[in-house]
Amino acid sequence: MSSRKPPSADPERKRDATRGKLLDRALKLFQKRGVEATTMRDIAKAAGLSLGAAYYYFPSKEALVFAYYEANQAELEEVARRASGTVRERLGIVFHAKLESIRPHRKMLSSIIQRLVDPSDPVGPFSTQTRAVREHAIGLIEQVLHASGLPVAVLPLVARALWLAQLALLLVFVNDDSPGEQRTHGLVDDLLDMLVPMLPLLGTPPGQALCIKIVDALGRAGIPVTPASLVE
Amino acid sequence: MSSRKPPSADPERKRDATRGKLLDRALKLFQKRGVEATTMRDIAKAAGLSLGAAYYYFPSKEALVFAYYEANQAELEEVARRASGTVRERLGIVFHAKLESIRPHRKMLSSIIQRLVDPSDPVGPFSTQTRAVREHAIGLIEQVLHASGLPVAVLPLVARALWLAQLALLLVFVNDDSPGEQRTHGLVDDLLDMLVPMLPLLGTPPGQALCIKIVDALGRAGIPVTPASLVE
DNA sequence: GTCTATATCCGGATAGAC
DNA sequence: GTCTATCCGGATATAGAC
Repeated sequence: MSSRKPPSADPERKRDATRGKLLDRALKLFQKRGVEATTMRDIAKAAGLSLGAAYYYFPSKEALVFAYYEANQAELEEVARRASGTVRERLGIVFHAKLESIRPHRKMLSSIIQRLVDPSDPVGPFSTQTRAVREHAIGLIEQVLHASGLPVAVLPLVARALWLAQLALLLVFVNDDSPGEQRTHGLVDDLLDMLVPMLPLLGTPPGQALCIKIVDALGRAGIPVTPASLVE
Repeated sequence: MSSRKPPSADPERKRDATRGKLLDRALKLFQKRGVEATTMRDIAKAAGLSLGAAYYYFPSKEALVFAYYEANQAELEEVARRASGTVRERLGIVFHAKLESIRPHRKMLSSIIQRLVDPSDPVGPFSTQTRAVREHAIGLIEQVLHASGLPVAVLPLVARALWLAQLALLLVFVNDDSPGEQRTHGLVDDLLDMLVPMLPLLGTPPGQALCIKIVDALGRAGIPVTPASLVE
């Protein structure tokens, strides 16, 4: 046990530092010029690395974008976990926080959203590589809804519906040129004010029956609405 | 008036023929190998042209995709115009026909449908470049709904909502591997059987009030729900 | 294991000659 | 209108420094 294992700490930190620097510079460039216009050569140069070294850490430009998404989702969950209040309030916090977390990177968001929905993946209508991140996002919403008193059977469907709504809101957000993106934030509140009061309707017998019909139809179409909140 | 204007007919036909051949070969290749994997060099060679000549007719690969959209939409409108029956039946005809019209090109569409959610992607359904085609498609649905007896004020909103539903159905369709894509066709009927009976609710005072609230909220968010059926 | 440097391939897009 | 030549950038591969 002379010098074999102990020195492992330092190189590992350096590795992470280099990786982090690369990601940081890439995001700055993405932000300034857009993803498309930023070249891997630019990124490598900005981080003081060679092109080959950059590819050593990130196998593609998209990998850099994807790394950002994971970091962003982690950051969001931190915020959301601390949310408290009514269901309406907590949903508001989650939705607004999502928008705010991506605000500095609106320009590159389109490339990120694009990778969320990749049906060309052999495994299913949605890609496996982004499945974890997506399920996390859905799980976050489902978790908040647990306090709504809705029957457990309808929660997965409602959570997925709200996630889709959030996706739509992101689309609006990246195209929002109003100051502070207030238009989209306003839309979030308008939407929640409309939807949340209607949620109890889904708890009634006819509401539940409707949900079951929808889940059945989706199931027959090959889109399972899993009770999957295996997150956290 | 010796030989200036008259001979214009022949060159023009040749131009169209070359253009058509290029588009035809491009679609065949898109279908066989996907859009991404098909190169402009492949397309040019398949049409017996040089790369530069291909770019003379179509300024980009995307332009070829646009041309397909337009041809497809035109074909669909022809079918839809002849539809008759109840609102439910006519919507069914339009939706099923849409699916059938893209059936031969499912592979091609699945290769680009991942760009669906990207508002900045010129090929996507939300871009300004595809606006004309999009408004036509929405107008088609709105036209059918006119026979529903719904107040005119809510029609544009409902038509747009149904168009979004149709978009989702396309997503399911291109990934449908059931024989004859029966799963998706079944989903179309399930969906319409659920939604159409609910439409009269939107004609009631509270239903109209809800619609107006939604349209207002969207308007404030910069998404005008125009009464736009300025098509036909 | 980390990184540089460089050469190469590929494909979208363009310029300019004919 | 058509071609050839070329640019540009993403991606890969490799040889070798440390």
